[in-house]
Amino acid sequence: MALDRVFEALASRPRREILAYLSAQELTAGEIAGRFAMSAPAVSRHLSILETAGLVSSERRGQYVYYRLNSDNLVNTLTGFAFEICPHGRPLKRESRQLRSTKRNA
Amino acid sequence: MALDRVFEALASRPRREILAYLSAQELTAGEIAGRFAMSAPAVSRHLSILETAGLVSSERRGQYVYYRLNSDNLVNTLTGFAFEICPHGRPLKRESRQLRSTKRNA
DNA sequence: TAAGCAATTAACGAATTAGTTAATTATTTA
DNA sequence: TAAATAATTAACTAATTCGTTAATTGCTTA
Repeated sequence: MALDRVFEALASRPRREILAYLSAQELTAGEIAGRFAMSAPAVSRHLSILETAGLVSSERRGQYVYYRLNSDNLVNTLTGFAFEICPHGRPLKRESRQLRSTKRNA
Repeated sequence: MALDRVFEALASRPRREILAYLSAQELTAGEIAGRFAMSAPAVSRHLSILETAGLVSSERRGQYVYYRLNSDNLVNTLTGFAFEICPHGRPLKRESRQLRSTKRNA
């Protein structure tokens, strides 16, 4: 099930940090690894888990492998799940209104 | 960190199923356990993890312990995280618009 | 082609998770 | 008070996760 892999992927602080890094720009595996204390192979495993979950995509360009965030999938999965669990949630609607009001900040 | 506990709690299919059960109505620990193949102590541990994460609340009434969903916390945490990672996400805004259009279904 | 850098895969060990059954605590009621 | 039911905690085991270092693969360039 896709949800299983997404939530498993998100259940790790370093993996969530990787997503945050990638939200600003695409980065190579090495650039990502450079931001963590752990070894490059460990980061590579985290990237693989994120990619299997569909949260990031990778593309090799020459010697480097670039990673970028699949923000559509992340957002759709999380809001879809929240809505499934709480279809009548007032908080979600409040949040939605806030989001609507922040029209063009990107 | 609160996020850690929330995402760890959500990284388990039985725990997500418990949340779905509780989205419809509050239930006793025994009623919840009755819907799973696993033992009551195992379900009790899952409930404890969900409660520590702030996703459910419990209240003892006589012999029984009733559990209910903290939908505010679930929804706010997930949408807050999604927005933090993807502040410019079009998908979230689309979802928000959909939610706004489903005015009073609860 | 050989050397060098980037990245992943392989092999392994420590720590955590998820389940089990047995024991304990809390409450009700005969 | 004693027995019965609901729920949790304790103690334990099997399986998984997360990190390490070593080896391998892919690409570039001297």
